[in-house]
Amino acid sequence: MKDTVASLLGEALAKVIAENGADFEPAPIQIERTRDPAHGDLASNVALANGKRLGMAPRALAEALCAALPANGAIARTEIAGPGFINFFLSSDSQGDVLRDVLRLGERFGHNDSGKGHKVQVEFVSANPTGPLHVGHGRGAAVGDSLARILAANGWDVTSEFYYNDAGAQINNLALSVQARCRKLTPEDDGWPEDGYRGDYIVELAEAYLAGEAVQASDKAVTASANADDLDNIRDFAVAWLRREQDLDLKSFGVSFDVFFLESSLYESGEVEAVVQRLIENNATYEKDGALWLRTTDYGDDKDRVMRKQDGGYTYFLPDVAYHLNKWQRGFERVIDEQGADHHSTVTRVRAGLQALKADIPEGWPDYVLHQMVTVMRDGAEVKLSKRAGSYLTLRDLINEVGRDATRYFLVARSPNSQLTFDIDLALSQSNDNPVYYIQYAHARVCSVKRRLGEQGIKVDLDAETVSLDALGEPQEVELLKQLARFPDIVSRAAVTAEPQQVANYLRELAAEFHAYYNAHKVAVDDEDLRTARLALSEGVRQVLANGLDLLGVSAPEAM
RNA sequence: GCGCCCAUAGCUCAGCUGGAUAGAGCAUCGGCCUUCUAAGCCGGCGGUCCGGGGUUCGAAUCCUCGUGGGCGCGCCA
Repeated sequence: MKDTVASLLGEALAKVIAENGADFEPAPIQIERTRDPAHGDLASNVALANGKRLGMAPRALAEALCAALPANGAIARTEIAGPGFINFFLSSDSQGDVLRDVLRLGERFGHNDSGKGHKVQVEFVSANPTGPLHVGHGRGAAVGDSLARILAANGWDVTSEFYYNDAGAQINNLALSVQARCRKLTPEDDGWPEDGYRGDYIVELAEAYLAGEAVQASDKAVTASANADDLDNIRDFAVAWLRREQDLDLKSFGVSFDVFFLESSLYESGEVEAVVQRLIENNATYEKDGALWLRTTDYGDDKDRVMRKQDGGYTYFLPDVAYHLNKWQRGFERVIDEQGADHHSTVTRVRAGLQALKADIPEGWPDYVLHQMVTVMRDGAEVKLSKRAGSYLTLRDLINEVGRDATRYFLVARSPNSQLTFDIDLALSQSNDNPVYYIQYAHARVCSVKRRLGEQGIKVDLDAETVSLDALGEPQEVELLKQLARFPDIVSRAAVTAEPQQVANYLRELAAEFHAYYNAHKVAVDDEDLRTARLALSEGVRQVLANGLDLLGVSAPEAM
């Protein structure tokens, strides 16, 4: 509808420009939905934006444009308002068409094919298997998974990926910690590894190992030899065991991955070494102090970075560059890396490394979505997370306490750029102040109405093409239709800007309008035409709520 | 010191990419359940949109300089 009005207005503008003998490239036509119904359904600022260049007062130009506007059945009338806005009042038929679209398209309403099946990868969580997932990982999981769902709804071919390191110093540290525990040591004892891990899970891990357990994770299977001297076996077992724990948490969170990618595979395949050679050949490196440096300052970094250490090992960012080259070579037109903001310095470095490869990778590639810290509140006080003591609130604890839906909603409903306070008491409260129940309740209410009507033998499955919507005329009904019409824009914009919180905010507004409508007007009235029309509207709201909640990975219950 | 993020009602946050009179919830005060789910609705109170400049017909929104808070500045990952 917006597009239709925009093109009509474009025609009118071209005509007026020609009539005035002017010749310039007009400012792009902007059409927006109005906030105030008194301003019509759609409004445009073209007259304000172009008045000066045409030498016309904005209101005069607006009048000329309205006169030059081609006739169209969808537009009932236009008005000129304020400093020169053109307000469009749409015909009731064209508003009802939106509802027909919802009913006809069902769970596909709001989806589009702007991604054209092109490949996009969303990498998120990517936690190294050295401990349980915590709340920060939860934020990454909620945001990343929603992004993947939103991109898929926009017609992209989405791959969700989890990258981790199953070798290296931290994993070795993990293995040594488990080994120490197998030998009955505790973190307080002298023989405990320096900077060893000390959570309760180390105890569980050691017990499972000594019991000779067989572990099956989504991407690994290992059987413990129960031999406390076999560090290699302990390492493999510990990684598989923790990966399995992560799998369980992610599954209960409704999050799944298409690919688990191992950092070690980049060494085994020679891709890391190839990247080093290529950077040297491109004269992007130099030797200093016995180390090999990359000139990242050539690409906006504030200092050059060591890529090969004095001891001959590589720093972490080299496999990162190799990993991203690998992504590029897999044909991902768009890559979104979702990470904690404490890793933000990696952004410049990885992009610099990719540019230095001279592999025709676009400068701003890949995209990053960095989420800020999460603090958890309970009983009005912050829940302190102490990694050193090994005591911290895990994602599993949170899901067990407040449930999957509330946890996901709260973690995805804020801009990732803002710090997030997760209030456990709020997430648990079953009331108005808890948006997730508020939205789900609106959905359940419609289901309840349909159930009741069905019990009375009234037909509740409506035909999108033939159902009569003429009886809809209450201001709240018109507002709800307009609200439904926004959903496709929201889905589209959420994908372009990589902001899943837009879906969450929209759903809250839609639910609020529906609750108000529900309290003011009854669906199950005797007048059949009115009842059917209101049922159709309610069903449309239910469908959009369900579609939106699905994009957030939150369930849409039929009863509460 | 340098870089990134944030700042809107007492509190938690929206504000649809620069539009018309800045909006919700909580808290507080007052109403609505013999009628489709009160996990709901209606109304009252509540604002220096952190501050100063600038761009613009128009700024909470863009630019700039500050202030305050968070995070990061390893040959750790």
